[in-house]
Amino acid sequence: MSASSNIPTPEPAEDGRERRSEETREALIQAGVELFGDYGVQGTTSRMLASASQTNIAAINYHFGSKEGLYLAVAGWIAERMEERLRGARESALKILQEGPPNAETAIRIVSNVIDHVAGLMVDSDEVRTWARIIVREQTKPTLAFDILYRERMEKSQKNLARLIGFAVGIDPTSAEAKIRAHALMGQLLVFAISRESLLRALDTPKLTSAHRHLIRRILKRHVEACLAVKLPDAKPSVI
Amino acid sequence: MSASSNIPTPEPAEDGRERRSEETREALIQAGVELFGDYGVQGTTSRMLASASQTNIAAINYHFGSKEGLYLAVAGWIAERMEERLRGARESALKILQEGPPNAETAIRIVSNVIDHVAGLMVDSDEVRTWARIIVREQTKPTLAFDILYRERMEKSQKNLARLIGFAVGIDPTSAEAKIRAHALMGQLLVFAISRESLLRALDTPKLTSAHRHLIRRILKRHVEACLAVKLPDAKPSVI
DNA sequence: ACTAATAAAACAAACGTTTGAATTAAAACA
DNA sequence: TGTTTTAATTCAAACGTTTGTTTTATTAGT
Repeated sequence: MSASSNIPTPEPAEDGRERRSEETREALIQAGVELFGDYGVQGTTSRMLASASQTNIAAINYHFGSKEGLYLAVAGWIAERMEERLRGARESALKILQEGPPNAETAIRIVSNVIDHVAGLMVDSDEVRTWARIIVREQTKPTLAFDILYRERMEKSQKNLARLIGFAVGIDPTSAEAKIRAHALMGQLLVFAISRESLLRALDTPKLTSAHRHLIRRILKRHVEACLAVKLPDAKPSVI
Repeated sequence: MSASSNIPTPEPAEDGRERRSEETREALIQAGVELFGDYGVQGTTSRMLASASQTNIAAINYHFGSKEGLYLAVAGWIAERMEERLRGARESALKILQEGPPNAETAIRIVSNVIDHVAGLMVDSDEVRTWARIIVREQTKPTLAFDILYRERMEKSQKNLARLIGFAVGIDPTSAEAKIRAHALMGQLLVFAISRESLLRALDTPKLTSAHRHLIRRILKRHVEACLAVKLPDAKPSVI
């Protein structure tokens, strides 16, 4: 498309070296998302990455400096894709908020919708659950990648959710209570992404049916709404 | 103490070889609990295990056959200790159940107590959170150790909780709904053990204060009670 | 032709495991 | 009881393999 132009076109490069190079990087990152999530950084070997991405061992160091460098790139890639996946729910929620502070009823409805959207990702999307493996590894033992994931994505999500919960429950969105409540509610969703194997064994099924998934989302929705209706008794309304 | 006796005493061995051998095994398992949780099986080297346990590299293979063998022994050890930690709460709950099926109010009180007990472990006990790292690793990518952890401990806990939830909500304890609800409620607790770093950053504190821990448990207690009060509307009361 | 990118081969370092000698508590014997 | 024999355990050294990375050569777009 840009062949007739004589400008250097450092950006897209429809075909040629730059294109091929970008394809290699993308293939390595894709392999990294899968393998790092399954086997961890140390458990994933350079040869596994090269084989899965159908590239050469040397490509890892050529494009990312080191295996660790590829891992950090994978973390950044996941942060970006999470951003995309959550954008819709976040923007529609923020749009309502811009019309002024919502009443409790409206706030609960927004939270319920946002949570249901996230629940859908955790329950239905194999891709998101693959990302979740890496995120959970970083949660239990943070490395440099945790900073990337936290600062680029999780911090904002956490703050937005705490803000909504503040409106819904009628408490300070920056209070410890709002933050802890947000944490607890997210846990109720996360467990369906990370403890999938326990759930499958409990339900005695090799994989979730669509009926299962539907039931999970119904339960989560009602649980979250019930939690948001809870008001903590007077004593220490927002400790620390 | 048993020196004057001439029976072989193959069991206790107050002092001597058997004692020393047992100490070595215990030291290796302790090192394994810490290191496997932090770095995973592949990420933990034989030399790290030998150094942390103040033993020799060869001791791993001598006592457990291989590094993998030690890992499985660690999984079994964790399952046993979890059993001990949960015994009190479980027995007091089962005692009440033996007096006949409880009414919903009683069942909710029992669940609330059990959950609060578990929440205490997740929030307060550094030891339990260390175990949780290994358990979570197995959840995201099950290995042979998952079978040990699941069959020896998690399956029973899951069934007991689902049973209680059945009484509390008034549904079949073996239904998918009861199992999924148990899963969701446990997730609300688990997240405080595994996503500790996110929580600390959100609360902007290097470590949880006792006020934080108290608040977390109050919130979880109220959340769980609120969730148990939820009844799913008619359609598909116990699908699958 | 030049150069960015890929591929193959080679590297030292670190890996899990094995070996064999040094210990040392217990059993056997005197 | 005192001594020797036996066997379980510990330890240092070494094993062959695999690791992440680097080097060198080849390919292919500009």
